Amino acid sequence: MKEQLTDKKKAILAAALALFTERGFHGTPTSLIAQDAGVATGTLFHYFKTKEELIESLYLDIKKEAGTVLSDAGKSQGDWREKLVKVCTAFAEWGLENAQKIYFMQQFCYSPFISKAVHEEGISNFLFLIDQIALGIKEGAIRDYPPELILYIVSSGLMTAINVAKCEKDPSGQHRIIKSSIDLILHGILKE
Amino acid sequence: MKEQLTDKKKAILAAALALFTERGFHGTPTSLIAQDAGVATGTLFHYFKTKEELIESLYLDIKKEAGTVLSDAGKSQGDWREKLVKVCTAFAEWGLENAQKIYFMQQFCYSPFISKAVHEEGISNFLFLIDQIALGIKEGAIRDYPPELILYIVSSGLMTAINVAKCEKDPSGQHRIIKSSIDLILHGILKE
Amino acid sequence: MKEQLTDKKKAILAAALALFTERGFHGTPTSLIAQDAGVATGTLFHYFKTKEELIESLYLDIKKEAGTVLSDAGKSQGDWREKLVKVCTAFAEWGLENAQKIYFMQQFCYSPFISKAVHEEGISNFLFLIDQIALGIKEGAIRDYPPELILYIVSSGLMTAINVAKCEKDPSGQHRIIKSSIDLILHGILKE
Amino acid sequence: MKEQLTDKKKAILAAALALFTERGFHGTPTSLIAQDAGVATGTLFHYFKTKEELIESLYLDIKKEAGTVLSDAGKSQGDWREKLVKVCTAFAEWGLENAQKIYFMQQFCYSPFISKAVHEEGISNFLFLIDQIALGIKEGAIRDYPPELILYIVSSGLMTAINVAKCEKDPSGQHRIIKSSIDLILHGILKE
DNA sequence: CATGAATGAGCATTCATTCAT
DNA sequence: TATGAATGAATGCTCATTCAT
Repeated sequence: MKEQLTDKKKAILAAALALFTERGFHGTPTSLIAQDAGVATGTLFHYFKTKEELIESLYLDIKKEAGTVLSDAGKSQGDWREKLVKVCTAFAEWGLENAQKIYFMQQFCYSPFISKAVHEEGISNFLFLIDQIALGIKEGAIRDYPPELILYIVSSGLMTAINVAKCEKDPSGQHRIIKSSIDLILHGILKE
Repeated sequence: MKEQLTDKKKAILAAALALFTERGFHGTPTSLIAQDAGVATGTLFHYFKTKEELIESLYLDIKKEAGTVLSDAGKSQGDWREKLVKVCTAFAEWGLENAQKIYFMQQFCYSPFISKAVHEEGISNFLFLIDQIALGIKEGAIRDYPPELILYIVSSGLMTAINVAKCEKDPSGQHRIIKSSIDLILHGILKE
Repeated sequence: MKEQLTDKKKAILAAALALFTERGFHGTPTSLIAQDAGVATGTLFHYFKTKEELIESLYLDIKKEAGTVLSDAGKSQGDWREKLVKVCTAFAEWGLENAQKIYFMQQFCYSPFISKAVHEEGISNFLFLIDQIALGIKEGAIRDYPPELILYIVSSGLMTAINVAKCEKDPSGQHRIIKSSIDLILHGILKE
Repeated sequence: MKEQLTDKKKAILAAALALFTERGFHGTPTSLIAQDAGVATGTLFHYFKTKEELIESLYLDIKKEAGTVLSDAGKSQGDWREKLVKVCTAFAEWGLENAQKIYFMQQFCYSPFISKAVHEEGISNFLFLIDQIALGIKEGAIRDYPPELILYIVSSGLMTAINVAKCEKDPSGQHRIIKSSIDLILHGILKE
C-alpha cells in the first residue's frame, strides 16, 4: 500500500533523471516525465510541488548517493595514497556506472535557476572530505594548500576523467583512463 | 553605416552574454536580449537566424578569445615549467577578468541543446595545446599520459580554480588561489 | 454518531462561507474548504455531490435564515410605517452582524454559474413580503407601484446601506447610517 | 495602420464583454476571447498583460462611459427634480441599451479578485455627483443625509430598476418600470 | 536594414472529482 | 462513513519566430 506510493515517486524520479539527461531541464516537459513514469500529470505535482522541486529533489538524492559511495570508500585501511586512490576510484567507478547521474549533476551545477541553499545542502555530503584532507596535510602526506581548494580541484579532475572515460567504448579502456587520471591528480596533491 | 550594424551586433552579443550569465539560456527571452541591446526583436533575428545560433556564435567568439590568450602566452620563452605556468596563469587571469565568459562557457558546456559540431569547433582553438603537451611528453618534461586527457584535466582544474578564486573578494587573495592551483595542477603533470 | 456527521457538514459549510467570502467561489478550491473544515476532500463530496451543490446549499441556508429574520420582524404590531421600519431594521441589523452572509449573497447573486431554479427557490423566502406590500398599497399606505418592483428596490437599498455602514468602524456610526438609509428608502415608498 | 491595431484591441474588449457577461470571468478562457475576437491568444496578451488587466481595463472603460452619460445629462437645465430625473433617466436608458455593460459591472463589483485601487479609480467618474447632491442639500431641495449615502442608494436603486426592467419584453413596459422606479427613488431623497 | 505587432504551439500548474481501502 | 492518493482535462501565459511596413 505504502509501497505503491513510494513506487510512483520512484518512477517519477527515474523517468525525470533519464529525460533530463537526454533533453535537459527545459527540454523536458513535466507531462513527458509523468507519461514515462506511467502516472498522471497531477500525480507528479502531488509528489513535487513544482518542477523545480523535482529537480532539486533529484539532485539531493544523487548527491547523497555519491556521498555514501565516498564515505564508504573512505573507511578503507592503508596509507594516505592507498586511501585516496580507493576513494577516487570508488567515485569514478560509480560515476562510470551512473553516467546519467554524473551528467545530471553537471547540468545542475551550472544551472542558474537553482538556489544557493540547495547547492550548499548538496555539498554538505562532501564536507567530511575536507576534514580528511586537512588531516592529510597535518600528517605531512598531502601538500599544504587550502583543503577546500584541493577538494574542488580533485573533484573536477575526477568528473573530467569520467567524462573522458565515457567516450571509450570498452570497459578496459575506460578503467585505464580512470587509473591514469587518478594517478595524475593524486600526484599533484601528494608530497614526494 | 557599416559601423552601426556592427555596433548593433556587438550590442546584442554583449546583452546576451550578460543575460545568459545571470539568467541562463532558457531564462532569457530573445525579446529581453533585444531590449537590453537597444534594438527591436526583429533586428536580433536579422543578425542571428535563431536563438541557438546566437548562443553558438557567442560561444565560438569566447572560445576564440580564450584560444588567443593561450596561444599568445604559449609563445613565451623558458623551460617547460615556466612555459606552462605562463599559459595557465594567462588563462586564469583572463578568466578572472572575464567571469561572465567563463560562466557562460560552463553553462554551455553541459547544455544538451548544443550540437556536437559546435563543441568540436570550439575545441579546435585549443588543439595546438595537445601538440605542445605531446611534445613535452616526448621531451621527457611531462608525464606520459594521453595528451588529450592531460589537457582536459588541466582545463577543468583551471576552471575550478577560477570559480574558487572568484569567491574571494580581494584581488591578492584571488591571485594566491590561482597560483596555488596552478602549482598543484602542474605538479600533477610535470615529471619530478 | 449522527451528530458527528452533522458537525462535519456544518464545519464544511462554515469553512466554505468564510473562504468564499474572502476569496470568491473560483478562488476557493474544494480541497482548501475541506482542509479548513478539518475533513478529507472525499468527505466534502460525500455531503455535497459537487462544489456547485455546496454553494447552492449555502445560499439556500442563508436565504432561509434571512427570510426567518424578516418574517419574525413582520409579526410585530403597529401601523405600516412602524412595521416597515421594524422589518427593514431587523434585516439590516442581521446583515451587519452577518457580513459574510451578505457578501456571499451578493457574490452569488451576480454569478452566472448559478441556475435560475436556485435563484427562484431562494427568493421564495421573501414572497410573503410581496403580499404584504400589495396589502399596504390596497390600504393606501404604500404608493401604488408594482409590489415586486418595490421589494427589489427596497432590498437593494438595504443591501447598499449595509455595505456603506460596514465601512464605519464604530457601531453607533453604523446604526446611524442604517437608520438614515431606512428613513430615506421608506420615504420613497410610503405615501406622504 | 494604427487603426488596425486599435481594432484588434477593440475586438478583444468587445469579445471579452460579451463572453464575461454570458459565462462569467472564470467561465471564460482567454483562448475563447481571442478566438471570438479573431486574434491569436498571444495577441490578447500583447494588449493586456494578464486576464485580470483585461477585466480591469474593460471595467474602467465602462465606468468612464457611464460617467460621461451622467455628466452630459447633468448639464441640463431646470429645477432639482427635473435635473435629477434627467440624470437618472439617462443612466437607466443607457443601462437598458447596454445591458451587458451593466451586468458586467455588477459581476465585477462583487468579485473579490479585483483590487481596491481599481474600484476607486472606477468610482472617480462619479464623484462629481456627490458635489451636486451636497449642493442640492444646501439649497434645501434634497433631504439632509450624507451625500455619499444618497449616491449609493440611488445608484443601487437604478441598477435594480434596470435589472427588473430588462425582464420585460416590450420597450414600453421597460420604460414604465424605469419611470416608476425613478419616481420612487427620487421621492425618497427629495424634500416634499 | 530596422521595426515591433502578430502568431500559436507549448508548458507548468490547478482542481473538481473518483474510488480503493 | 471517512479518507486522501490519483486522475487528466482545462487554462493562463510565454516566447521564438515571422513579416508587412
